[in-house]
Amino acid sequence: MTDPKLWTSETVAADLERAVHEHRLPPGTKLGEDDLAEAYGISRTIVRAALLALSHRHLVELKRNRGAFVAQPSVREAREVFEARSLLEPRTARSAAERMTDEELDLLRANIRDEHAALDAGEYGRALFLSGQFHVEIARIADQTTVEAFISELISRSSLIIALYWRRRAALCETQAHHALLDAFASRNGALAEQLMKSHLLDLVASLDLRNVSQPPTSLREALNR
Amino acid sequence: MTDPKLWTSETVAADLERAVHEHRLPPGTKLGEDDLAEAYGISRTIVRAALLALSHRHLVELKRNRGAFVAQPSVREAREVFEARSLLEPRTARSAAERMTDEELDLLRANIRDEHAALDAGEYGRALFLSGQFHVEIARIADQTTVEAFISELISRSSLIIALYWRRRAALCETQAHHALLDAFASRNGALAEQLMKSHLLDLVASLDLRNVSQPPTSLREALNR
DNA sequence: GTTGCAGATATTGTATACAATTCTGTTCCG
DNA sequence: CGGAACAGAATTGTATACAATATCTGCAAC
Repeated sequence: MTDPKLWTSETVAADLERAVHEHRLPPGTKLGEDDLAEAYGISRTIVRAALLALSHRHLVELKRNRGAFVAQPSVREAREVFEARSLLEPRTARSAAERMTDEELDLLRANIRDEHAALDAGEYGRALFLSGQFHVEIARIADQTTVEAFISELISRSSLIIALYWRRRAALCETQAHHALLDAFASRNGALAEQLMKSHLLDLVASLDLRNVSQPPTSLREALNR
Repeated sequence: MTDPKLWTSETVAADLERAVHEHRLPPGTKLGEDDLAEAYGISRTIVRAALLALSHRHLVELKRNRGAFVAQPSVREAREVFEARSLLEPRTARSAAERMTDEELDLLRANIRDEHAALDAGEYGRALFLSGQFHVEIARIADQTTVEAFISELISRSSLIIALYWRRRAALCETQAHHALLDAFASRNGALAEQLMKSHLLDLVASLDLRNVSQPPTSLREALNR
C-alpha cells in the first residue's frame, strides 16, 4: 500500500473499494483518517475526499464526529440492492448480447479463466472481485455508461452483502452461471441472456441468509441508534 | 441564500441541487469556491465537500485546476439517462401502485396541485422541480430506498437535459401524464401504472431535440479535451 | 464491585495558509 | 495590426493548525 506512486482521492478511493470488494476490509472496519493518511503517505484532506466518495457509493458509513466505517448493509438494504440489480442487469445483458463483438467475448472468457485461476490459488477475494467485474463488463459492453455506473456500485455493495449474509454452500455455482451466460453471448441470443441473468440474480439472493433474525448490530450501541 | 442558518456540506449540496433543478443555475455555470463560500458564509472546505457530492451525482463537472461547473450532459448521456429511467421507473410505478395508501395518494394529488399553482404563477422552475418530485415520490412510495436514490439522481440530471435539449411545444403535456398516472394509482392498477410510466418516459424523450448536430462544446477548448 | 465524575487523550470538523496552476491583460516585436 | 511572451492576478490543490466532540483512564464514593 505504501507505493512511491502519486495518490489522488480517486485512486485512494478505488484502492479502498477494491480492498472492500475483495473482503480484505470486512464490514464494520474502522477507517481512521490518520491511519489511512499515514498508510498512503498523504494528508487527511485527500483521505477525507476519498472517504466521502465511498460514502456516496454506500460502501462506507460516515458517523458524525466518530469516523468512517466499512458499511454494514441491513437485510432490508440487501434485498433492495438485489431488487435494483434485477431491474437493471437482465435488460442490460440482453443489450450486451446484441452488440457483442468477438473481442469483447474474449474479454469475458479471460475474466472467467482468471476467476478459475484465482479460485485454484485460494485467492477467494480476488475471485469474488473478478466475479463482480464480469457483471460490470457486461454493462460496459452494452455501451450504457450511466447504467454501468449504477451496476458497478450495486456490485460493490453486493460484495458487502455477501460478506455479511453468505451461507456456505456449493462454491462454484457462480462460475457455472457465468459460463451459461457466456454461451448465450456467444450465440448473440439476447432473450436467453436476459433470462439467464434474471435466474442468476435470483440464485444469488437465494444463496443468502436474509432472515430478519440476528441483525448485524455488532455492538449494543449499534442496536440503539448510537 | 445568506440565511443565518447553519450550513453543512449536505444542506449546501441540496440547496445547489435544487437551484440546478429549478434552472436558476443553467448548465455550464461556473461555481467558484470563493464565491460560494462567501454566499453561504462558510469556508471553502464545506463548499468543496458539497461540490464533490454534486459531482458524484453528475450534476457538477469538476475540471482539474479549473473549477466546478454545472454539468452539460451530452446527447449521448441524455439518451442514457432516459434509458436508465425506462429500466427503473415503470416497474417502480407498478410496485408503488400496489402498495399505495390513501395518504400517499393525497400527497401525489397535492404535488400535482402545487405544480399547477406554480405554473399559473409563472414559476416555471418550481413547476419543473415539483414535476420531478412526483417521480421521486413514486419511488419512495414503492418503498425502495436504493432505487429511489438512483431515480432521484436521474431526475435531477433530466432537468439539466431539459434545460439543454427541450424543444418548445405544448407545455402541459407533463401534468396530463401525471394525472393519468394518478388515476392508475387511485385504482391500484399496477400494470396500467407501469404502462403509463413507460409511455410517459417515451413522450419525454420525444419532446427533446437529441439530434447529434451542434453539440454543446461552448468553447473550442471543450472540443479538444482541454 | 459497580457507578459517577473529571481530566487526559485521541479523533474528527472546520478554517486557513501556502503551493501549484490557470487566466488575463499588457508589452514588445515582427 | 497581429501575435508571442511575460508578469501579475485570480483560482484551485494540498497540507496543516486549531477547535469541537467523543472516547478513555483513573480515582473516589456508594
